[in-house]
Amino acid sequence: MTSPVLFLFREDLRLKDNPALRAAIETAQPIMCLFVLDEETEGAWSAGGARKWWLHHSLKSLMADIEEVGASLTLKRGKAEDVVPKIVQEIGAKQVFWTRRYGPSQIEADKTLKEILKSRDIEVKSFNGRLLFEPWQFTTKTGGYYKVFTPFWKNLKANGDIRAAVAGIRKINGLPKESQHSVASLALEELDLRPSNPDWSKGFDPEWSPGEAGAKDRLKRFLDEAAEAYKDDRNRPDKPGTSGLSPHLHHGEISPIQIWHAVKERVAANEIPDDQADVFLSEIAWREFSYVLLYNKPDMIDEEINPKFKAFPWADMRSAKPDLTAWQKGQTGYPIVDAGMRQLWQTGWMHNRVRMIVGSFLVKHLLIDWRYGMEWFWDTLLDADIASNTASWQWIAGCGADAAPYFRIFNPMTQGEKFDPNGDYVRNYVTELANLPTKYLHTPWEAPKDVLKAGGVKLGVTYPNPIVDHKTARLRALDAYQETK
DNA sequence: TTTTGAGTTGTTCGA
DNA sequence: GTCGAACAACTCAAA
Repeated sequence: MTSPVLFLFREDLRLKDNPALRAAIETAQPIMCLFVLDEETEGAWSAGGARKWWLHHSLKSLMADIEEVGASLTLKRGKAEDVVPKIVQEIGAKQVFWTRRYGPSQIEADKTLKEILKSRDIEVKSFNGRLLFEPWQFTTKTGGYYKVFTPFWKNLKANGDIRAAVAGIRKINGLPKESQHSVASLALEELDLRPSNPDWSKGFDPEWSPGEAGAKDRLKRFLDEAAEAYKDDRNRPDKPGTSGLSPHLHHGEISPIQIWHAVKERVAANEIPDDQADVFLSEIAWREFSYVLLYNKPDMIDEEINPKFKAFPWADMRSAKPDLTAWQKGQTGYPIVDAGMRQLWQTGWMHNRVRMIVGSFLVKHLLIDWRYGMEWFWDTLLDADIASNTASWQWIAGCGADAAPYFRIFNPMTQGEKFDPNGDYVRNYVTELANLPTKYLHTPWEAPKDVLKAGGVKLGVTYPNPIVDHKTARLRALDAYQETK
């Protein structure tokens, strides 16, 4: 007598090192693999435009991978609490397995679903397949959760026994089609995840390979080519110095466990210096830290962690709207800011150093509420992650846990000259400045008239004048922050 | 309970 | 050009 298991894929779109899937297989029961696109329950926090594009391709890849091991992926759309119990009943499943999620609305939704299923005598088993450790696992000696990164990181390194990756999957005993009764899968196209009218995703294709195989390649490339110089090169948007794993990691095409062990192996083989690897792994730990904050303080998704900032005099959006639009479109007149915002729009991703520069600019130079920045990133980033996105915006705004001191206001000229010294990054994305000499690339308004003319630049026509003066804006921001005292 | 040391990523100014 | 101090206090984590 068999009793099928229903496996729900969500933010764990992979077959390797997937503890929940592994456990489902170990029941030795036939498995039905299901993905439910549930935009209703997640509301404003459902996938933005860029992430939907990724999801489309990631699901396509996952479907092929699942078919290769002898099963299939059923696609549905609707509220999970309606769709899942119905399918459970139709196929006569006795167990449902999934990987845990940690966004406040996700926790709530999963709790509701679990209660519905339990009330019908269906067993639900959930697993950690997204994080190195559960967000409740590391506590301070006084019993609270960590609010400062460094002690958290030290504790993690000293006491964290990182589990081994679980065995890969060679075969899934898929529930035969005839046993799925009336449960028909939607076609991938019917989920309608790709943009049309206009299709703004053209720039994504050459940059990214969504899916488990793409994630594996990306990791290998990083370990082969960039990891050994990570410490310094990670700050250089003009170089391929970062891993670019964030969208893969967000969608669970690779786990932090796999990344951790892969890095450690290379260190053990003397292929990557320990200090370089340590800085990279600390970035993985930052992701964990963000989840610790989110789990313990779920209202951080739209409320300042530091309550003093609730009184901050943000710009009135009735008059600041043009500034926000200029920032979104990469038309602020500050080349490094504009390059970053255009990279985001074109490729669905922005270099981490530049994320800090554009974030600081929005919040401090323009005094625009960090939530507007967060929302824009949510819609445009392929790696938009509720924990990392909100924690990072609060960090740069100064209102977060362990945040940057308020007087730390990035100077877009200095940052550009320091981290894009030859101007390659700016030239790549702000093409109208490409023919300016490097000397004036980050400060075109300082270029002599003949230099501008020779470079084909007409300030205010082909490229905007700065929308705010740096010095004025800096002093204004320092003043505004006085209000939080 | 109190004390102590420390806290991702910066900028500006003046010597 | 280079260097160190100031920028503010405050909260956290551990002893």
